[in-house]
Amino acid sequence: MREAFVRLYEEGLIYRGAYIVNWCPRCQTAISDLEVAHEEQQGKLWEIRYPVVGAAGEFVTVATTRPETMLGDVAVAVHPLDERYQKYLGKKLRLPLTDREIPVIADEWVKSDFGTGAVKVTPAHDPNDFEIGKRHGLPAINVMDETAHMNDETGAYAGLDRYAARKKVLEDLEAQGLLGAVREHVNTIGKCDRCKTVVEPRLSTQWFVAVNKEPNGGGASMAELARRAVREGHIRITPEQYSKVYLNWMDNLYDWCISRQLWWGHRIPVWHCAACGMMTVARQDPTACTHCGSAEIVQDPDVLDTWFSSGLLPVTVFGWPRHERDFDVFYPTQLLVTGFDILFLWVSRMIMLGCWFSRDIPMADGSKREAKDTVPFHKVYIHALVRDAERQKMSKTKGNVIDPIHIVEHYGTDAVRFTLASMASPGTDIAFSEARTEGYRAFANKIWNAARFIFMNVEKAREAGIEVDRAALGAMPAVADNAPIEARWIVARLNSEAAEVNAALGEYRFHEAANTIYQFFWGDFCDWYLEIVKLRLDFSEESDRAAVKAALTTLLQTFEAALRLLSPFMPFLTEELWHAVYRMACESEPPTKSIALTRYPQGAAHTDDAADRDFALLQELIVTVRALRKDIGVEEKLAVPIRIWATQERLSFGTNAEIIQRLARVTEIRTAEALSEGTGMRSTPNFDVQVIYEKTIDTSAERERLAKELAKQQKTLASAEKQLGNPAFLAKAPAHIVEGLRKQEADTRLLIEKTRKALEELG
RNA sequence: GGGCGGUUAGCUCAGUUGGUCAGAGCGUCUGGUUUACACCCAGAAGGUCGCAGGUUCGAGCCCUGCACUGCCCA
Repeated sequence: MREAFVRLYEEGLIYRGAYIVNWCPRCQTAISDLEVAHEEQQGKLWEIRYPVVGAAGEFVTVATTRPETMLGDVAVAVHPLDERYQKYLGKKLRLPLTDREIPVIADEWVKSDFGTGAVKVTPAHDPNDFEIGKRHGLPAINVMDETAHMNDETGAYAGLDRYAARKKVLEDLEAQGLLGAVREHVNTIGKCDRCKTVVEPRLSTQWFVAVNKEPNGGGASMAELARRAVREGHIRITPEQYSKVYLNWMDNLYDWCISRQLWWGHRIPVWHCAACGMMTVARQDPTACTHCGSAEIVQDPDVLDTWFSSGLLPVTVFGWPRHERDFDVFYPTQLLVTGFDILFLWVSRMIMLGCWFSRDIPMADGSKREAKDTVPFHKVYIHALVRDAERQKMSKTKGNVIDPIHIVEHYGTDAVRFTLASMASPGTDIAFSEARTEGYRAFANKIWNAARFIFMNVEKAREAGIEVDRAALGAMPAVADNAPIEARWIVARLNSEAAEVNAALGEYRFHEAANTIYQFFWGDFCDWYLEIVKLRLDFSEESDRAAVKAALTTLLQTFEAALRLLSPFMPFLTEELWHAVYRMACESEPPTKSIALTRYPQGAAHTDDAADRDFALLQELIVTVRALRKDIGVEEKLAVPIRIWATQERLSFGTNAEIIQRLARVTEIRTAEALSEGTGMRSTPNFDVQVIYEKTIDTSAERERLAKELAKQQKTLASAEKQLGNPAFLAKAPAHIVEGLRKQEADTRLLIEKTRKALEELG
C-alpha cells in the first residue's frame, strides 16, 4: 500500500488539494462519488431578494433550495446573455442577514430558465458554485463545521444545525421582507451510502488520484490503460453489456478522492513539517523532514479509502511489491466472479491499479510484459443479483430481506442452490421465487426416491446372486449394440445432455445447464428409463441372468454418472447418494473422498443416433395411445388392444411390445396393412394407431377435435406452400431449411388426408 | 439530463449468431392408492411474443419511433 501510494505520488498522480467533496456530517469524513446515493425528494425553491447597493428599492431575486448556505455567498451569477440582468452586471448587492457586499457576475453555466435566472454563488458548499468561484477568482467561505452546524463565520447563526439555520434564515428574511415566492420543487439530494445522512458538499483538503493524467515520465493515464484493457479484449466481461457500462463510466471518470477522516484504515504515508510546512512522502516512517531536517513532523491524520488497498489486491496477493514466483505463475488470473454493484467500486480499481503496477514487471522468461499480460484477470463474470419476489432490491430499511437461512431450512440447501442456478440467466436479476424453490425441492425428493428404487433393486439382485462390478462405475457407461433400446437410448441421452451441460457451463449459462440436467433426470431418466427398466429387473429363477445383470449395470452406471453431472448444482444430496451407490451396489468405499473430486462427465453428441430415433418413435406411439385412450374414455386401469399401421420398416414395435404394453396399458398389439375403418384412431406422419375399445365413443367431441386438428394442419400446409411457392425463398434460403419445409409439407398433406378420412368415417 | 436493460401462456421466467422455436416450472382442468416417489403419474386447455412502422425470401430475435417499467450514473 505504501509502495503504491509513494510511487503514484512520485509519478505525479497523487496530489493534495482543497476541493468540494461529499462530506458525511455523521461519519465526519469525506466520501467518494460512488459512496453517495442520489435520491429525489420533494423540496422547496425559495426566492430571496438581494438589495442592489446604491439603488434603493431595487433587488436581484435569486432562487435557491438551500437558503442557509446564503451566508457563504460570494456573488450572484446570471447568464451573460440574460437581458433582464444586464444592467446589474458589475454592480454590488447587499447580502441579507450579513454586512457583506457581493458582486453580480456573468457565467455561461447559469440556466436563465431555471428559477429567476439569477443564482447565488456559494463556492464552499456546492460543486458547481466552486467551479464558478474558481473561474471568477472568488473566495470560498465555509459556513459549516464538520458536523454540519453553522460555524463562527455566520454570526448569530453559529452553532445551529443546518436545518435549524435554514428555518431561522427564512424567518429572518421574512421579517425583513426579503423573502419572495416559495415554490414546490423536486430536487435530488445525496445520502451517505453507509448511514443515509444527507451529504453536505464541503470544501476541504483531501488526497486525490489523478486518474486521467499522464505520469511524470509520460505515457497513458491509469484510466486509459484500464479502458484499453477492456476495449482491446484483454479483459472480457460477461454479460457483454457490462463492457459498455464499464467503458461509459471510465470515460466520465473524475479524480478519485482517496482520503478519509476515519480512525481506522491505512494511514496516509505523508508527514507534515511544523517547521517548514513541507510534506515528506515516504515508504519508511521518517524521523525528520526531508526538506529542512526538522524533527517536528506529524503524520497526516487521514486514512485511505478502503478501495484503494482493495484495488491493489490483484498484485499484493502474489507478493507485490516484492517480485515472487507466484506472480510469474498466476498473474494474470483467469476469472473474477462478482455482482454488478461492485463493478465500479472494486473491479474498475483492480483493473486500474493492476494494469498500472504490473506493467513494468517482466514476464517469467524475462521478456517485456505486454498489455494483455498486465490485466489482473482475463474474464469477469457479472452474476445476477437476487431481488425479492416483487423485484425490489433487498434492503434492511425496507424490511424486504429474504433470510437465506430461513429459506434453506424450509426448502433445503440444494433446492435453493438449484433455484438460483436455474434462474441465473445472464444479464437479468433474479426475483426470488418460492414457487420455483418448492419445485426444485420436489426435484431433490425425486432423485432421492429414484435412488431408493435403485438400491431396493440392488438388494433384490444380491439376494438372487447378481452383483454389479465395481469397475463398471465411475466412467461414462458403454452398452452393447444388441442391448435393449432403453439402455442404448439412456446412455446416448446421458452423453448428449452431459455435452450440453458442459457447453452451457463454458459460456456461463448456468440456467441452461441446470435446466438440461433437470430435464434429463426427471424427464428422461425417471419418467421413461426407470419405468422401462422395471421390465428387465426380473430376479426370478427363469430370467436371463446375464441380461438382468447388464440392465442393472447400465442403471447404476447411468445413475452414478448423472449424480456427478448434478453434483455442482446439488452438492449435498449427490454427495450422500454417490457414497451410497458404492456402498449399496459394491459394498465398498468410493474411489475418492468426495464426489467433488471426481471427473466431471464430458459426454458427446450423437453417440447412438439410431437409438435416439427409434426411441423417439416409441415415445411418440406411447404418448399417442395414452392421449387416445383418454379421449375415447378408456378407464385408466383398463388395458386394451391396439392396432398399428406403420409406414416405416424401422418401427420395431414388435420387439418392443413389452414396453408399449406396460407404458401405454396395452394388452395386445395387432398390425395391419392398411387404414381400417372404425373409430378411436390417431395418425402421425410415421404411423396410424387405433385403440380397440367396445364402448361407444363421444363422436361429436371426436369430430370437434378432428376439425380443430384439420384446421391447424391446413394452416401449416398453407404457410409451407406459400413459402415453397416463393422463388425468392427457394433461391435464397439454405438447402436444409428448404428440405425441412418440403418434408413438413409432405407430412402435413398426408395427415390432412388421414384426418379427412377419419372425419368422413365419423359421418 | 446521460447510459443500460426489461415488456413472451393466469403467475415466475427461458428462448446464444434471423429459418425445425413459440417453450419450462408453478397454477388451472380431467383421470389415476401401476410394490421409488401424491413433494407422484398420465392427459388437456391456455400466447396476434407491449404498440406502430421498416429491413428481409423469412422477424419473438435486426432497425426506427412510441408507451409502460426497472436499474446505473450525474
